[in-house]
Amino acid sequence: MIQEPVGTQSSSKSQEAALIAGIRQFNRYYTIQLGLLQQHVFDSEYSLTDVRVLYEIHFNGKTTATGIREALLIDPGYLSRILRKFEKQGLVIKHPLPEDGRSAYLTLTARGQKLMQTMNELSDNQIRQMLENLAPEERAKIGDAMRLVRYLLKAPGGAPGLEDVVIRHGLRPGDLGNIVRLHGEIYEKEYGYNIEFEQYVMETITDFMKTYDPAKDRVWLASCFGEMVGMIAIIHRPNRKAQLRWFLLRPDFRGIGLGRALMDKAMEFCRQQQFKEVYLLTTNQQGKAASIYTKHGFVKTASVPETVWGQDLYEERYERKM
Amino acid sequence: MIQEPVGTQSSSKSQEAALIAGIRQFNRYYTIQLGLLQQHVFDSEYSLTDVRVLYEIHFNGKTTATGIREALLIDPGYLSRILRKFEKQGLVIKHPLPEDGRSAYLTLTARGQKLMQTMNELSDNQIRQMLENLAPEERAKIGDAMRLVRYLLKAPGGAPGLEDVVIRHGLRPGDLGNIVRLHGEIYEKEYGYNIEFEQYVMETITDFMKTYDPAKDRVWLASCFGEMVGMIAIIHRPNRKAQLRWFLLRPDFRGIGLGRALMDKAMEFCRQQQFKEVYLLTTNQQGKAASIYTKHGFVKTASVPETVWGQDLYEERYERKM
DNA sequence: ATAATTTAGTTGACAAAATCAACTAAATAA
DNA sequence: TTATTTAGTTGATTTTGTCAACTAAATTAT
Repeated sequence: MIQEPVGTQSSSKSQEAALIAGIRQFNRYYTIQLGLLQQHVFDSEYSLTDVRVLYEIHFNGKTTATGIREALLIDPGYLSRILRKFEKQGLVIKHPLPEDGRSAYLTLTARGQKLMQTMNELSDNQIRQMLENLAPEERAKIGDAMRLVRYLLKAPGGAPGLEDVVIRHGLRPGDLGNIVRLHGEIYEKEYGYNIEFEQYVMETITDFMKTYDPAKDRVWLASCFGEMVGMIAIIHRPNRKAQLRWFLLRPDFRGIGLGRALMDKAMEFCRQQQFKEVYLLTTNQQGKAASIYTKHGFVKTASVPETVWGQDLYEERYERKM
Repeated sequence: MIQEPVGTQSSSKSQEAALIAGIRQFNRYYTIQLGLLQQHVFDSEYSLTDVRVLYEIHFNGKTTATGIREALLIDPGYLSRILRKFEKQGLVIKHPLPEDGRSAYLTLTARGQKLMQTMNELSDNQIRQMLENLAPEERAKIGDAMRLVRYLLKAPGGAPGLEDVVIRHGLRPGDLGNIVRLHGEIYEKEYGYNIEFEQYVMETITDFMKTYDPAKDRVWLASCFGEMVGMIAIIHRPNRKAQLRWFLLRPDFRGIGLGRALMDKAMEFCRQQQFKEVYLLTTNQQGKAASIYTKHGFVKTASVPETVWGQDLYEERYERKM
């Protein structure tokens, strides 16, 4: 157990060494786990290279030999022979290209597709077996962790988009703390606010919970890879008014339409509830958010100078008629 | 983007399919990333199997051929030849066993160790290259994610122990929310408390923050794989007394000595601060925690029946003279 | 338009990696 | 003492992968 007092940190060099050692340990373990070091895949008559070639044809629809060669970085002569074997076995068909007499598209025959399907099922079963002793939430954690790794390593197509984000509403145990945490972390990073701000957010949530009515109030939470990445809330107020609060996106999830998606949900809810007016309070520091507000029909109605969190700023009020 | 209203869930079957597809996607990406599909490791004259054998000898200290064969699942004849090659190249030495004339311990020569070191450096560099475009916190996330996967898949030696846990004290932005979250999640899971309990925890923290004095109060946070897994706090009270609060461990981190480690830190702090008495408030529901309290010299001094969080229970007070 | 060059893929010769079965010698069990 | 098992070796062979020389179509240069 490492004792790491606040402010102190082990040297970044030894930190890096530990990280690398951890990754290598993972690699060793995981490659064995996957059976990647066996030469015959799933005890079939096909080698790993065979299967990779088949998979490439299956996955890429129409490819030429060169396409496979470039994707898998294998010797053209070797590939040529593999393809001839597949052709002989009735797994693959060559369709000569009209525009290039040297090349041919490759497609799987029905038999090839069936083989591919069997392989896929075996692969799925292998993974299922790997997961079988895990609780559902542990499985979810593994899935999230792998997606996160792939995304961070900039896997092709791995960048998180709106399609990776899950939005839900309603409050479950753990949500309140998570909302507070995200505010604390983001505002520290972006504006240098200290822990007093997080404390303030906690108080606003405590206030909110005292009058929380699931029928009239709603909190939406957006998460990705199991991490909370954004939120928005609508709170009913007297005289058919409502307040928009806790609109926040993690910086790396801005610009993908998530803010708009959250705001749309909030506004739709306001219409359903037949609120006449929605208002929100912010500061001039949150400049970028302001443009989202105005884009969604909010108008600045007040701007009052104030000193909070050790910062001189203007508290602003935005309103929107529904 | 998936809309997942509270209470509704996509079928567990399609959920599983998505999880498996995600894992396979990770596997495909990661095997390429690692260059596992190349036959010669790091453009050296050694094959992947060669390197695995070398690594096994290096890592396991003293092994016999059978030990390697069983660990790597390779043909004994093949291994025999590989070992002879290594011996001829002066990488490995056989030390005949006195107690068994058939076998021999295998050790690396200085040259073999040097080769191993070079390989390790190349492997480290490969990983370093993989990480080079990442921010420090992203690197940490990858390390955490991989350790989590390994742990969840029950990798040998992957179960988290006290040595995987980092304890720090002091409050940073994000901590307050995290403390609240963990309380909300654990108490829901273990005792079925609803979100009102989380709200209550938030209020206790708000109260605490109003009088928080880093010199007299202290909060310790334990985390593992980047996740908060436990905590404890000492709060100064009038008359040289102190209150112990928020002593909580994630269930999967109990029984490894973490509770004791946290309690030790708390008690040591109390001695340093020269508090005369430490007390804590709990309920009879938290039975297991009680035994930790008594083990650390706390004595039950009060037990009052109460109805909170929709539960009939006894509020208990424990005290310890310092 | 023709020649030179490049590209896509094939083939032969080989080397390396891995497997299988038959074997030896030491250790253990009957 | 004999039979059986275990640890490791060796020979024969297959599978897998590499390299270089080749053909034919496509592209570029002259």
